[in-house]
Amino acid sequence: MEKILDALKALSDETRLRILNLLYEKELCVCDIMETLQISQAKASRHLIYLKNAELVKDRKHAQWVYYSLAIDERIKFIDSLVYDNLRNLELYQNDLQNLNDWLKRKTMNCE
Amino acid sequence: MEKILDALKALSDETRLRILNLLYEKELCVCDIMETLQISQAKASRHLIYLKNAELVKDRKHAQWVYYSLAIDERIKFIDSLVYDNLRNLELYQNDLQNLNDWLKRKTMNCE
DNA sequence: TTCATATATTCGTTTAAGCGATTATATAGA
DNA sequence: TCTATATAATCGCTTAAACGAATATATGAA
Repeated sequence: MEKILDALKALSDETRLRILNLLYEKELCVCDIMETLQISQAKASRHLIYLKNAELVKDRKHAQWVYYSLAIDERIKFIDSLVYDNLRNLELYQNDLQNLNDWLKRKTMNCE
Repeated sequence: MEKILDALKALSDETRLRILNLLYEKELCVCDIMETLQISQAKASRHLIYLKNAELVKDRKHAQWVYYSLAIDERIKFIDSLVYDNLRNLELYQNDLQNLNDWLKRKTMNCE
């Protein structure tokens, strides 16, 4: 019911902010996130579920993978500002995006 | 150092959101806040100090009162959107503003 | 100096949430 | 069917933070 409060609680953890920053780029599976952020599988999964419960992200199963993507609606548009105007000015989040691209490139190469 | 994370942690509590909503109207002393929100003095003080440590508000002593006001800088502008576009659409926060005005009116009357 | 008021701090308790390590489940492919 | 991979869930532990109640501090006024 107190949707905004749930959203704000979900935003009050650095790992979840880093995950959201990645999902602002594109839909990703759990393993993309653990590889990019270099965190454990359990940690990635736990935080993604927390974000899902807060209705900030949604998931979609395909084969053995679970893909997560943003589920940000009108009511929480301030998160756009948080990500674009604040987080992405910080080195940590910039590096995460770089690492994401590197990882996705490596991943694609292995499939050719 | 991780200023944004501190700000977000400060925003992840309903009482502090209600206090911020009031401070978006004007500078207030602790007793204005406890009267308006009908919370204990200790609770009001504690949460104001939390907001101050997160650098979202600043304080100013005058006689026996401590006045708190916003200290929102450019970097955390997304909070403006949170308050104006989100919180203030919710009945709870609208009622708080009404109660604030009622309280300030009563307070002024007693001084005439 | 004494008292009342405003605010902050401390204490003890409770709850939420983070973590690593481990285990369970589901799916794909051999 | 058997095995490997991807993901989720559980366990035990630790820490942060919320609360009410009580106490301490500071200021102004009598």
